[in-house]
Amino acid sequence: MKRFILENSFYDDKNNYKNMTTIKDVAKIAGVSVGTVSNVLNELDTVSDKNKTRVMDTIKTLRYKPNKIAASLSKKKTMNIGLVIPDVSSPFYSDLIKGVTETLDAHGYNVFLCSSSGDIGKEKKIINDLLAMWIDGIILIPVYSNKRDIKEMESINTPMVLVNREIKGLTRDIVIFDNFGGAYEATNFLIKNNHKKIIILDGPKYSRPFEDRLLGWKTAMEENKLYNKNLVFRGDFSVESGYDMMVKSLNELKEIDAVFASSDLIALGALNALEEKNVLVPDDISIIGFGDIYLSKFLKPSLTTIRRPFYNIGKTAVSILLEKIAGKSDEEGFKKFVIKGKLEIRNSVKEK
Amino acid sequence: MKRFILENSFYDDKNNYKNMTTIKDVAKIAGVSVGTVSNVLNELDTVSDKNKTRVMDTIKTLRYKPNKIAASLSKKKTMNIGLVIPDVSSPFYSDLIKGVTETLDAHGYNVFLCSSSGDIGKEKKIINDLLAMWIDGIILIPVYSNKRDIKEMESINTPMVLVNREIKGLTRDIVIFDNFGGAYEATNFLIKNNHKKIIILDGPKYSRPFEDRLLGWKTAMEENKLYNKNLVFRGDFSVESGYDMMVKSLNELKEIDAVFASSDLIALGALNALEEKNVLVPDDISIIGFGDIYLSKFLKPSLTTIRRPFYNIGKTAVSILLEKIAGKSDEEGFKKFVIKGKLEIRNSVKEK
DNA sequence: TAATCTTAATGAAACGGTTCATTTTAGAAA
DNA sequence: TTTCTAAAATGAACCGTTTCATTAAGATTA
Repeated sequence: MKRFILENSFYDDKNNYKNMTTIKDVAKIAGVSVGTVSNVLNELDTVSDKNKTRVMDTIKTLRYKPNKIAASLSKKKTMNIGLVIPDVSSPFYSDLIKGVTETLDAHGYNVFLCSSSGDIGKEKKIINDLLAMWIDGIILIPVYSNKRDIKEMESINTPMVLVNREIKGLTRDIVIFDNFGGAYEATNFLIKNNHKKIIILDGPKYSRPFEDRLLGWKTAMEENKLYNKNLVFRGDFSVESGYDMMVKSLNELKEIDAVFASSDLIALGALNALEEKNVLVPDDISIIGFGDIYLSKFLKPSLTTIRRPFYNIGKTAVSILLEKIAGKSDEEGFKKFVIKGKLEIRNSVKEK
Repeated sequence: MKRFILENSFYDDKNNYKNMTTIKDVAKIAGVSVGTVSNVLNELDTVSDKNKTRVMDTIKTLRYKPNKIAASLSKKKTMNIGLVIPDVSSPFYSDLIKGVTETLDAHGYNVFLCSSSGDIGKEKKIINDLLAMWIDGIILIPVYSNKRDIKEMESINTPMVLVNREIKGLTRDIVIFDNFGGAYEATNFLIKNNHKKIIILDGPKYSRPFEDRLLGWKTAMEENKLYNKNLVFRGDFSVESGYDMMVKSLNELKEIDAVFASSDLIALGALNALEEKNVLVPDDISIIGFGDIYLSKFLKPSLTTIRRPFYNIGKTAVSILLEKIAGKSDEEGFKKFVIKGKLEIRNSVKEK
């Protein structure tokens, strides 16, 4: 049973209200054909001024709103983009989300935000759902997984760009942060300030970003003849792990000059350990972090670190995606965009 | 010109790939009518087992994916929800986003994440766009504004629930955090621990949440005959403001027992000021914050504060919205859901 | 004035599903 | 074998747009 509220509007039997003024109503009242109304809506220059104003007026009086679903069906274009992220609440990705949504919005696109919860099966399902909704493109931060079916992903023909994590064997455009370069720069900053014995507190081995950061540190150290494998400590990405590694290093080594922590959370744990042992930062030991999370500038001392420009990463990903959607990049193969970090100099490194 | 890749699939002239296997293809190959295929897809029990398996098999071999756009147009239901937030990257809202997306996902809904950037005009535009996309419902964190057109909002017939901020005169369901109760509880916690001279460092007057927190503090103070209007300091929500207010209070008052900061950021600023003045926390002065932002537990001392369960707030908002969509709540009027905070006891309050 | 060329407007088909009144089928009962 | 009935299957209409071949009207030229 339909309950009518206004002309052309009603609550359906499920109590869902839909505004039902259609393009046909507009056409009839304006005294033109539906094609003409459509042309006005799409700003095609084939309509006479007389009819244009007539149509616009009736649109206003009828409070007509074009139905984008119907337009999408007809045009085969939805102006919707899917953004798939392992954890939507992670402070790491909030700036990325912002960069992506704001840039897409500026181009008239809307974004479906989806959380894969770090689960490869969920990620797959989400991508399938997005494809069924005929989204025009996908921006994906892939889940780490060795169960990944590359063939299946390769067969997806909707434009897609990966962010922040590479997938071996997958030939897709990707925007990635320069972990190597950031670590290299951070380490060189310490070296330039006359620190010699610089340990690294790194994350797990299976993680590519942490491997890259280790390599950046190692390269800088080797170039300055400071490398020594005893300076390497590995754990996971947690604050606790940072604490443990710092304690361990203080027990094993003497006269540490500085600490390169592969993440700000590790640095935080290390900071706690140093305070507990009454080691002064930066007077006794300097410490540099990686990532610039929100709290880093509020720590005591505020943490010198490498900032990852996630907003820009998101923005870049969008512009690549939009190019692909526009069909400009017809070439085979794929591109890799490496976004550089920025050294945020604060108070945890002694400049000498 | 269409470039054909596979049967029924092609790149259109804009280079957009669309999988074009339709329900008709499935019907033809399975040797049944489209209606039957549709019934299988929608799991209606009117199809014989024989045909059901036959259809499912051809769906699999053809790799057929139903087009949700077409289904939406026909069903007048999109299974999409709009989530409108002033700032998608704000750490305050990341848990809310998570609560909303995860809960909706569990019910088969997808979410459009939209950022109003704190701008009322943008918010209006977003809502209009969402309505044009025939989303089934809206979850809105409204922008503060005195330019708000209540009539226009009232006339929206799509289910909508407001979160975290009330709009005067708007009769919509709303889920809101109990600012009064949280402040009341925090203050009483200080009082219970024998603090008498408790100042409040509050946010701006025009902000309802801060007004409510002030009221909660005041009520607790009055009930214990501790209230005195000299104990009230007001600024904005920034760290700097917290610092300034703390310095000012130390200059004006003697023997402050404790500080109730209306936000964790204010508390952080106050903490900085106290450290600078060599006032020990919690030994000389206790401090309690409000909000439990990510960094609070990492501060030195870790900050005792009121935690706002944003994940649950999001979850609650969704369940109310889904009820409205299902059309269960046919009654007139609207409901207000007040979600209580939780006292996180850490190390910035001296328990005595 | 007739013929030709532009420009504007038209309206039916298409997009890919769902729905439902109608028809067909199969099985049971007579 | 015929009749009846319930279950299953059908297919055309519909959802609200866009698109484009066709038509109509007006302007220009010979």
